This record gives sequence, C-alpha cells and structure tokens, in this order.
Amino acid sequence: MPELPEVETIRRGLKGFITSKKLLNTEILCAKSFQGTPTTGTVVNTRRFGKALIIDLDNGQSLLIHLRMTGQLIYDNATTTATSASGPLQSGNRFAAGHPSENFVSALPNKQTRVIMTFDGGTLYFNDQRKFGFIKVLPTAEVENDAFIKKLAPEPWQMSTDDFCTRLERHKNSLIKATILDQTIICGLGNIYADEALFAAGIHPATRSGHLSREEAERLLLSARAVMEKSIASGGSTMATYVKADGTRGDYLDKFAQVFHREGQPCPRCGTKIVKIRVAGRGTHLCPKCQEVA
DNA sequence: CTAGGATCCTGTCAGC
DNA sequence: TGCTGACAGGATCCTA
Repeated sequence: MPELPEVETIRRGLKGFITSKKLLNTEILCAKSFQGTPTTGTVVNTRRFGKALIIDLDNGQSLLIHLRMTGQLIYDNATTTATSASGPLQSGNRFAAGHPSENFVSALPNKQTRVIMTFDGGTLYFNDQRKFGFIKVLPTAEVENDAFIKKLAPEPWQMSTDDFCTRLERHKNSLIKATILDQTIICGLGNIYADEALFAAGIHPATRSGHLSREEAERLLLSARAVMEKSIASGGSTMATYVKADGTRGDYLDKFAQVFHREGQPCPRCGTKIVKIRVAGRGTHLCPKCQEVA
C-alpha cells in the first residue's frame, strides 16, 4: 500500500517528532515483523530509499522499515507542547501515516500492533495487518549494501527519458503496468500511482512496454513524477487526509485520484465510465476511451 | 536473462 | 446466518 509519497510523508512527519529523541525500548509483539537485535540510541537522521524508510541512530545502528501492503507508523506524542514543522499532518497528539484505517485514530496498541518503540517523548507503533512489512536493525554503514536497497532502480526524478526507454526496451514483452511496478526498473510507484500515471499519460496498462513510442515513454515518466509530487503535497495517506476537517472519515484518494478506486464513475477527462480490470495480477483502473489498447 | 504465476498473512466483502 | 472464494496501495521465490 504505502508507496513512495506515503513513505516520504511519513519520513517528513516523523523527522519533526523523533529527531534528537532517544529510542529507549523496543517491544516486539510479532517476531516476523522484526529482524536483528533491538537497539537503543538517539535519532540523528531519517532517510528514504524508494518505499523504504531509514532511521539512523547515533550508535552506528539504523532501522530499515518497509511497510509493504498494510503497514502503518503511528507516533503518539507524550507531550502536548511538542512543536512539529508538519502542522497539517498532526491531529491532537498523534501523527499517523501508511495504510489508511481506523488504527490512525483508535486506541493503541491493538490486535494489529506488531512492534512498539518507546522514545523519550513518545511512542512509535508499527501496525501491520498482513505482516508483510518489517523493521530491521542493521549497521548504518550497511544500509546501502542491504540486498533490497541495493537492487532499487532510480526514482522517476533521477531517471532520464533515454534511460527509461532503455529499461522499457529490456522488458519489451512485459505489460507496461508490470514494468513500472518493478522497483528494480523504476522505483517508487505502487498500484495507485501506476494507475494514475498511466491514466495521466493516456496509456493502456496492458500495453507491451516495447510498444511505447519515445513520446509516450516521456509522458509516462513525467506523469509518474507529477502524480507522486501532487500526493506528497497533499500529505499522502495520513491521518490528516483520512479524518476530514469535520471529524468524519474520508477517502484520502479524493485528494488526487482520477481513476483509482473510481470504477463506475465518469472519467474526469471525457466522462466515460472508469473500468476496473486485472493486469499483471493487480486490480487496475482505467478510462477505456482515454487509454485505448494499442 | 526475462515473464508470469504462486505465495506470504489477516481481514473484509460479495454471493450463495 | 454461515460458508466460500476473491481480493487487497508489496515484493520474493519458483518455474518455464
């Protein structure tokens, strides 16, 4: 679930809360969700590689966190006077981001809480319904050598059209949606932003990657940047977007999604009904008129 | 090497 | 109501 914009939003939000705070204790409620030996230390940095979040401590150790499908990070601030640079992301004493659910606002820990990390100033809950995500402790110097991190391709902002075209050609028989979901080909997109980028570029998700013209490839690359930038600007999937101003629950996708979870509704561009099909094993949303099969 | 499908896990929802 | 299968904002492993 959480894709690059969500993880970037988490990074920015957490940075404001836990920088210079000391991690005092780690409580592991689900062994599968935690790798390595729990450690203690003061937070000196928060970084991101694609969808992976890194928290660096001053003891030479780092936390590598991947939320996969249903992970959430929810920080409960112990002090009401904490100053956060990320005002809009905060609601009461809590900052929450990741897979949108009632966990953002309900009592913690709960059935889906996998790890509880106590800081001198607050508590960080790692919730994960499906247990695909994890927190891993490793030496800071080894983060970039981690098997997952090492394989990641550049993000859309770091990739030229030429480079993108070369990568598409290497996977010319794959469907374009599968290609852009592959983090070793281009990094950061997940199921939402893949659909949104393909819609913005007017490309059918089941097009063979090698069939895209250079112009189409460039449109897709620029669209990938644009849809993720827009999501980051609106705060990704955070409590602030999940809980509306009047206190009611909302769909955070309302902030930017044109096609995702909008099957049956009119295409914002031409009015044709959005359809949902299956491509590369994933639910896929598109406008059958704006994204004709090549 | 690439391409496609199964799989990890829990929970929800549509359909009988 | 209760059961069943499909599916879910990700990535890896296995097979051809």
